[in-house]
Amino acid sequence: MPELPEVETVVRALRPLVAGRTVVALSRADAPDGPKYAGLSRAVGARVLEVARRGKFIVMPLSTGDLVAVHLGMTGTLSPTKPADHLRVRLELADAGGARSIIHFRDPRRFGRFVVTAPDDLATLPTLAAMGPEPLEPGFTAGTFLASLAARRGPIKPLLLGQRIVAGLGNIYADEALFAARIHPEHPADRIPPARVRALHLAIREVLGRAIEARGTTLRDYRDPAGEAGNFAVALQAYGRGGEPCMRCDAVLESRVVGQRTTTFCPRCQRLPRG
DNA sequence: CGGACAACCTGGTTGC
DNA sequence: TGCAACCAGGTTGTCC
Repeated sequence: MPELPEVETVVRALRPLVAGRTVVALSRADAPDGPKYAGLSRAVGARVLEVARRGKFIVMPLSTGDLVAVHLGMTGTLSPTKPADHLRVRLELADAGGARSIIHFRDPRRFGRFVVTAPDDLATLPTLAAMGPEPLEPGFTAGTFLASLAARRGPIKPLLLGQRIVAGLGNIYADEALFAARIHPEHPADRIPPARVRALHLAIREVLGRAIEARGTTLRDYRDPAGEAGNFAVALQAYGRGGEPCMRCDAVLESRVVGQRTTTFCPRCQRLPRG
């Protein structure tokens, strides 16, 4: 599933294909009208200033002041190659010389979004509007992370998935970061010792950084715009390994549902406080 | 406001 | 082999 490292990989591949070009057409294909594909016609005639990422959103500011926001959901892909099925949106571009190209948004499960909107009107994208700090940028410090967690009750993992405290984590990298920091996914956020919070702050950046270097994790569906799979699946130590031995201590990894998500952790390395 | 949780959607896997 | 049940899960919307 596309989380921060996968989206970052897509953005880097897309940038030279899209940035600086003019939108000739932007339209729905096999997709119903609705908020998931809102405002597409607003982009026609505009120049794409840049291709950026905010959390798991791909954000493309336009010369008109509007922005294109794309979320890949769980199965979305962007590619110059025309897909055989599930084509939802077609983005037609022209370069400075007038040469045309097309980016195709394919999304079998339709969890993705492709919208054009004014940057101060993100009512249809509340998660983007309230996005927390980018974990790989200087604004994400151990101090601000500690303060954010101290202000919240409840188990740590759903907070990591919420995008408000830190941007870009999904189920895979949340499990991996908690495993690396040796924190139980249900540990109350405001009761994690500061040294452990600092370990988690480091682990989040470390695992995301390594995953970007590996061009993301492909379990089944994820592909970059060239159709290439990511290489990080072999490096996963917790996610998807329930019932298998812990790579640190050999205990059997446990899977349970936390915050409606399947969660895997080591019951020996990642302990809850008493009570 | 935050937290809890159902809904969205399709393809792959599992179980009988 | 066929087919139904189940599962994956990021975000939004609804409810309290």
